[in-house]
Amino acid sequence: MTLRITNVLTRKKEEFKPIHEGKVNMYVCGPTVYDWSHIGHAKTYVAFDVVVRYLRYVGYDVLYVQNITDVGHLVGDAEEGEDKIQKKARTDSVTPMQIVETYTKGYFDNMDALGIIRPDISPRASGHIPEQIEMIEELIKSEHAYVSNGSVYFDVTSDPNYGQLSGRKLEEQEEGTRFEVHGDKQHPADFALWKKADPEHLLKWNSPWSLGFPGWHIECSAMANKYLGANFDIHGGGRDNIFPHNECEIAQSECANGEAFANYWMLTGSLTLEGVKMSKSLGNTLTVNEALYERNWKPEALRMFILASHYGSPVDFSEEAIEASTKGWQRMASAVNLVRTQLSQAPKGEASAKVTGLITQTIADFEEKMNDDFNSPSAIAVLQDFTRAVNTMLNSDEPLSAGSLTAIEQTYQKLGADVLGIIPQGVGGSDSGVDKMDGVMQLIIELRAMARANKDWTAADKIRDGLKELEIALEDRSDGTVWKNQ
RNA sequence: GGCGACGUCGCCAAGUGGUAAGGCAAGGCUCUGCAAAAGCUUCAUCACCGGUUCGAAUCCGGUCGUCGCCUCCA
Repeated sequence: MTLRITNVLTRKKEEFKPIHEGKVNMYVCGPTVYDWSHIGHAKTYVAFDVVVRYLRYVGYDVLYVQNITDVGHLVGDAEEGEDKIQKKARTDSVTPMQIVETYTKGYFDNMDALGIIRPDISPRASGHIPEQIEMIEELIKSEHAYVSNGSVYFDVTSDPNYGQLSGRKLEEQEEGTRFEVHGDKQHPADFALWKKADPEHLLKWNSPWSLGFPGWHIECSAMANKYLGANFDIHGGGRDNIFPHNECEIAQSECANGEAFANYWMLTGSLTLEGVKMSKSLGNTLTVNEALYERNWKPEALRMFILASHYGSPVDFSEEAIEASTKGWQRMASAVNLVRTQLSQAPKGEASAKVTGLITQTIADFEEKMNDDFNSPSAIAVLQDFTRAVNTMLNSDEPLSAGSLTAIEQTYQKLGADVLGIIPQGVGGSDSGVDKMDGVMQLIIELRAMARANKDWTAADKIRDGLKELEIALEDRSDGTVWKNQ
């Protein structure tokens, strides 16, 4: 069973063959930290989180690099316009580096909250100015770039492969109405490697050409090269950056390094909000903070929603869709909760053949789906089927042995928690203070059981209703009462 | 105008040649002090038209529609 990946570079689904046996070097374009992360970021980074988790699950040693863009880039590619970070700094009456610091922290906090495992290296663009300058010098020396008025531009006509990723041919682009030759450029499609700074520009560095700042694309080329080498396995990012950013990255890297850049390109589909892509100008952004702390959607449910579509497909975010995902997630999470609760009083014994068989089949199906270009929607469907079977056994008359319950719990842990990150730890469906909380709950459940034994329904219902207001649900089963966070 | 995706049940969404996964919603049933949860069960021929094929949601051509990118954006 081999892993297959849809390679945007070749437009084909290909068998994945790493450059070095057992090792995967991977780069994913990170965020520009000038504002709060929104759920579009969440979609992309949850998707790649699962890619990395699965690669590790099947045994690869993954080195995952994701940049932080903290160098001001112009709002437009043209000469005019203000850099986004500087603009935000001005609006908020703080310095650019404060903006960068605030939103870098915010980004990591948000991604942590979503259960995303941090990249192994999160290089900052501002910390790699020398590397970028070095690469630009190499491009000038090899005549792929030219200096013009203190700025440096990449000469797209010097790269016959320019357009290989996005499928945009230079000749066709020239006919486009929105393409104009600009100021210092020799060709309209040439892009900046280094820009000379205006006097009022705050984020600027010394270079051989001017006091200025690097172009938008060069940081990824320079940092990927530094940490992963010229040629590496996987490059990921959002589909919306395929042109010009990714295209330019390839051009710069391959011309500077003299060898192929990334072997596999994986691009995620964009997330839209009520059918429209989120953008500041339309005011239809939904931040991760709002989703998590104002709407109170569970991180696992958000991940479930994101993973319910294939990573390469666009996704439309709606209230209805997230509610549906949450319900679906709850059924699975409740089953895990019940398994963990029953584990404490389960009869001793090995896992039954029925359970072992079910688990073997589930794991095989799950891996088959994930091996097919990380098909998380189908993998989730496998877990849903597993959950139905588990619930049936949990509700049957013969209690499951400790061995069976442990095996089931471990399966959820391996597939649902380790790979997909949608199964919470501990009893009760919460991650923190679970032991003490469970002790308290057991006591309350016991007291209520006494009330029920006396047919004191008033007391029993008061306990249940009161807990419900605290968002704790009690479920009376024939074999006892189970609690869980809602 | 160019480049690229896509159009599958009320909603979300898998499926890329062999006769339609899964989730949500809805109806029926079981269990139950009540409730909740869970289980069982019912529910689509794949935008439209034409073609290739023994056979197509899946391939080809056309039509209509939606979205992304071509200026910063995951």
